[in-house]
Amino acid sequence: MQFLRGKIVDFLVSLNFMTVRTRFAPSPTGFLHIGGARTALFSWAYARKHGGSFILRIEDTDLARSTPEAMQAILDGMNWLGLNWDEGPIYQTQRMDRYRQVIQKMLDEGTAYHCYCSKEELDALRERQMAEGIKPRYNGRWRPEPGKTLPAIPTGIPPVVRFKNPQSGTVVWDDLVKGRIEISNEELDDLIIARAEGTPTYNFCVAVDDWEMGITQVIRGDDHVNNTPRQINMLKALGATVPQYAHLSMILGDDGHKLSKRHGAVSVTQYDEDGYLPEAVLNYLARLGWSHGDEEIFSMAQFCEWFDLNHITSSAAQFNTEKLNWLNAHYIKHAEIDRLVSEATRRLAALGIIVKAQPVLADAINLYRERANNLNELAESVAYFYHRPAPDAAAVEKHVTPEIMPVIKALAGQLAAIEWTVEAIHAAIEHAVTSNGLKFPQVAMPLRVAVTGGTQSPGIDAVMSLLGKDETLARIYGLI
RNA sequence: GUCCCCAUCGUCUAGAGGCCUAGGACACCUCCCUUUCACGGAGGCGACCGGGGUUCGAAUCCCCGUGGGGACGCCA
Repeated sequence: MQFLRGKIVDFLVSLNFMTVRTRFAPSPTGFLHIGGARTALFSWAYARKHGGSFILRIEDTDLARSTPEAMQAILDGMNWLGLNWDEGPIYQTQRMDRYRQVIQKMLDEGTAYHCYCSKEELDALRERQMAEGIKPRYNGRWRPEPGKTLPAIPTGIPPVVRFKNPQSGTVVWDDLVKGRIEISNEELDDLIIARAEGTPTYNFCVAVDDWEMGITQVIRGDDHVNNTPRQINMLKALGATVPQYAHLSMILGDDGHKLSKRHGAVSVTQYDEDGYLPEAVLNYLARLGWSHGDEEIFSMAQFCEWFDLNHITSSAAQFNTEKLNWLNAHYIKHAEIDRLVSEATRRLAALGIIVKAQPVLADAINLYRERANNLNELAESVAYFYHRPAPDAAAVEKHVTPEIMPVIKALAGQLAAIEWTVEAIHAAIEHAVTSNGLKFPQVAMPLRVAVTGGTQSPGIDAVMSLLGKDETLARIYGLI
């Protein structure tokens, strides 16, 4: 069934009966986290795939909680990921006049009404209903009905405006991800669309905006499933076209729990700081809840071409840092060298290490790019080329033994005399190994400790060659 | 409590009634490569939540359980 629905949508779109317009509508009350980023990504990809428009709308009607910093953080996140929008950002706070007009119109037409219940009354009502085990809902006290006498309007109390939700029947929509969803109007109540001080509320603004911005597919988190019937009812009351809805399941943290401030809900820009390439994060996110057969690694261009709503999973997905790391390592291996150089330079500077002209950073990176999981690791691993390391004590103890000292001393003397190439260095080490009846690591390891400070590195001959003869010998003599 | 949603290896997933002895990827294990660590290569371990139906045939469709999640604001 769902397959069929998807096909019908694709068909209509292909015939240009529908020009796709999607939106991403964050509220600027915090940074752009991984869940929001995926919602934005899918919405963006859908528009790109169908040659439509992707709109960025800022839902900032909660004046108290919206901040310019959060706004900037969201923009930074979108930009880092490269999710470009065609229209916006459109701020809801700048559309207040329009919302007021619509509210007045609804009041005039009788699809909305004033309610004079106080917050205290409402709280008490809710508590009572919860205690009785029924769903907390507005009791319709001020809802006008034919033949009904309303209470006397109290003086000095500014009223809220409520939407007059249908009391019977059901709201049905064919969710592009979850299939048909049907909710009885009896489950709904008359929601507040304008606060006592006059500002409009979320569900109302969303309905008006989705309508007036001509949104064709609302792609959003499935925590909005419960808002959908309310929005559809308002849309119908306004005589608006109801868009299609696609509700994405949530992303769980690495531990299987809901993402929260304590559980992995960090800004996407934190991934930049942590050394991830945006294309790795994007590729990972794309694969979280969506698939194209067995494809795992693909570009955003490829993703936009393949993306469809009927291959989205309807179940929640657990975030897996290991797999993200694997993708990141992949993209580091295949990145342009210039890009890695600038990333490493920036990250080394943050460590207080200034990159010198020699050794050439690009060469150092090429030695390490296949073994780095992230850009910070990559930067740290080449740091010793520019900053003489303090050899690891345990490594010295283990590998720089009294027995091997004479061999290393003799080798150092020979190294001083050779032409400084990988091959010549290798030959010198090999000679020290064979002429003393040793195994290669017995000679290579002390050198590695002296030169890199640790026990793990690429081929020691290549490392020494790149480091340069003088510095290499200085480090060896520093240890023996 | 009420309503809604969800359920395939540890994790992300393929799966559109017969291509399923359930495929791929991450992780893990073994071996190979090797100059340490990685990379790479070859193998391996490992799943259809339970119970009923429908059907010649069910991971797939239906029902009931169970488990998980979400929503119930003058927040968004």
